[in-house]
Amino acid sequence: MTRRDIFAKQARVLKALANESRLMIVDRLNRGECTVGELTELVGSDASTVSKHLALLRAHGIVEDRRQGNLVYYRLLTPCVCNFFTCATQVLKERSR
Amino acid sequence: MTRRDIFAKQARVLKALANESRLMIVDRLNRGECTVGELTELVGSDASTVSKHLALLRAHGIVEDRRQGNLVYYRLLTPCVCNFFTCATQVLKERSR
DNA sequence: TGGCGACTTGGCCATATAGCCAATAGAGTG
DNA sequence: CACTCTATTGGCTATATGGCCAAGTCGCCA
Repeated sequence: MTRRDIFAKQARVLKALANESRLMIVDRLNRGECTVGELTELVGSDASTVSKHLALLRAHGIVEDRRQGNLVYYRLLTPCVCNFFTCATQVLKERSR
Repeated sequence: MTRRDIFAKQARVLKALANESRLMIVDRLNRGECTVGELTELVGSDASTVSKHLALLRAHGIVEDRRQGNLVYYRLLTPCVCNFFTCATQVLKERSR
């Protein structure tokens, strides 16, 4: 695996997070698991859209789901992604100087 | 500024980093400032493409440039973005489990 | 001032993304 | 089984992205 491949993979992970709706989802999940329904209401997009966001996060190993009855619960698998919030904030601060 | 606005802004920062070429650039700059020429060679894309990547990073307050003679040097303004590498790696590890 | 090297900007094209609506799938319940 | 509720998948469209080529800008030095 070349150095370049690693950057490509890391870029895909970042891309998976680089979306307003998905950040909202991650932020919510960081405070505990919850259902797709709750996330849908939070995000305010169509349920299908939210479902696709979740599928994408799952495909990247960022979240995990479990079905209980007819509800599906999602939870954060790699909480370290929340460091991104801190850094993104730092960058925003820097820009406004 | 609503909570949602903040997520939108943070998403834009992440997006600015979510690209293989730009990650290569950031990684290189993390080891010290350098010229556009060197970055162009490193990335292996057209000079114009690299220039646009740099403009984007600059617009987001991630890098800064200074001209010296007819060379332009770029340097990292917010080194914390390099934490992303660590976390992205963690996510990749998680996915491969 | 004319030319050259180093970057940047404008224009264009192919692909990827995020959204919605409609249709489908799964689990529980009458 | 029929029906409902929850979530996912398929299909479509509009917009954004990243790449290259060509043209323009900026500083230096004949």
